[in-house]
Amino acid sequence: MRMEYVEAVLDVVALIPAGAAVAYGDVAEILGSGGARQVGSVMSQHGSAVPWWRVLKANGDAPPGHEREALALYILEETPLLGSHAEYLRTGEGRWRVDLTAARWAPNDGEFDRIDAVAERLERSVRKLSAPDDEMTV
DNA sequence: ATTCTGACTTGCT
DNA sequence: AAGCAAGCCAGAA
Repeated sequence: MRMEYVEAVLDVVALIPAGAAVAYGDVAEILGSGGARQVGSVMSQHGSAVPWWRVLKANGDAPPGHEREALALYILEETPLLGSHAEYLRTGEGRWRVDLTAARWAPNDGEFDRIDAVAERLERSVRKLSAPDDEMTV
């Protein structure tokens, strides 16, 4: 994974406000580069310093392997939840997920500008590295 | 070039 | 609601 991509992903995630959340695929779409799996890979390897719990699966399931910790944070941030999260916290039983329909981050103007800046920076760094030897030529 | 592996998604039982 | 199959994108072997 290119460093610029990793940084772009982390920069975007850092912008997500408490109580809100987005899917892996949303981040990829915002950046206009890569896919959900790439974003997941970045979060897996470099996500510890940013609000990683605010990036999750498209159906609202928390990041695999961190359900417990993520749930505590969702409750703390009052992120909209569905299912038996209270029971899950007590007994470890029960299924739950983030109500992504209600929680999905809707960037305001200021946030949008910063997202845009990150996406543009990434886009430029990608172009810069593609000029010389181009495959597919011939 | 081919194959395998993922903090992924979507569509279909 | 829960599994499964396929599609998807990139890096690694």
